[in-house]
Amino acid sequence: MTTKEYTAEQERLARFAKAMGHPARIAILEFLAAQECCFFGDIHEVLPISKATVSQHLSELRDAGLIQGTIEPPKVRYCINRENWATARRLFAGFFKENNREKGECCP
Amino acid sequence: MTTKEYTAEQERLARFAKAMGHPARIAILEFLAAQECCFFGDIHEVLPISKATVSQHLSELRDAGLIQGTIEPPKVRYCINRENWATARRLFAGFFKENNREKGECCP
DNA sequence: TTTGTTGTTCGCAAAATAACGAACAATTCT
DNA sequence: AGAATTGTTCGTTATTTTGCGAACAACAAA
Repeated sequence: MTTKEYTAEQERLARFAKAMGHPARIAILEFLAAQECCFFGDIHEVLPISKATVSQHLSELRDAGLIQGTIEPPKVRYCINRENWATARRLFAGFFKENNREKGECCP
Repeated sequence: MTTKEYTAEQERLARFAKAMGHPARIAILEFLAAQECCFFGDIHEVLPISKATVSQHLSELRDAGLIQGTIEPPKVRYCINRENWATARRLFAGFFKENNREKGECCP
């Protein structure tokens, strides 16, 4: 009861989900996914929060691996991290897969 | 820049994602999705955390609408909330849909 | 060199999360 | 009535999250 840990997949899925657990970060990801990529300023323009806060949200998304940023003086270009994005999609799809549920409503 | 809010869909998706943002809650959801439903004790048995903490995680999943619990003295039966579960699946699927991205790697 | 532009980082504060043991509530069993 | 079983709730502690303004850093332009 003390050392039962979680599987690596559960940890990874939770990590991605956590990163997506704020409307601002959802908005950022949608924006980036649609634009392929863009600059910090473009993202900030679209959000109702200060640039400091935007920067923090971007950091969290980067730490979670969902996006990546490259300095392009004097700007910073952000893009979706396609590789991890695909991993996330796969994990979520698997999670919501039509389940091994049988007939009845509830177990006896 | 001050009153730009998030869309209802973004808020809902973020709400679901946030609820899924912890490995224990992922484990609970996977367990319930596989079993159709079961008692509190069955869930607690599978997790490496105290019953008080399990109860809290279950509350959060219930508040997010992903599960539902019914008292069945002296036990409590928990099930996936199929309706909201389907909504979540739809929202996540839409989110990860193959994107409106065109040719090039990055915008100019 | 001075000025601008563009983002990040640094405090800081308030709120939310995560976790636990102990106490409590509800119901069944003896 | 008294004991046992099953979860929830309470009180507490530690950590994380969210948010902002102000200060800072890096480079381009004047």
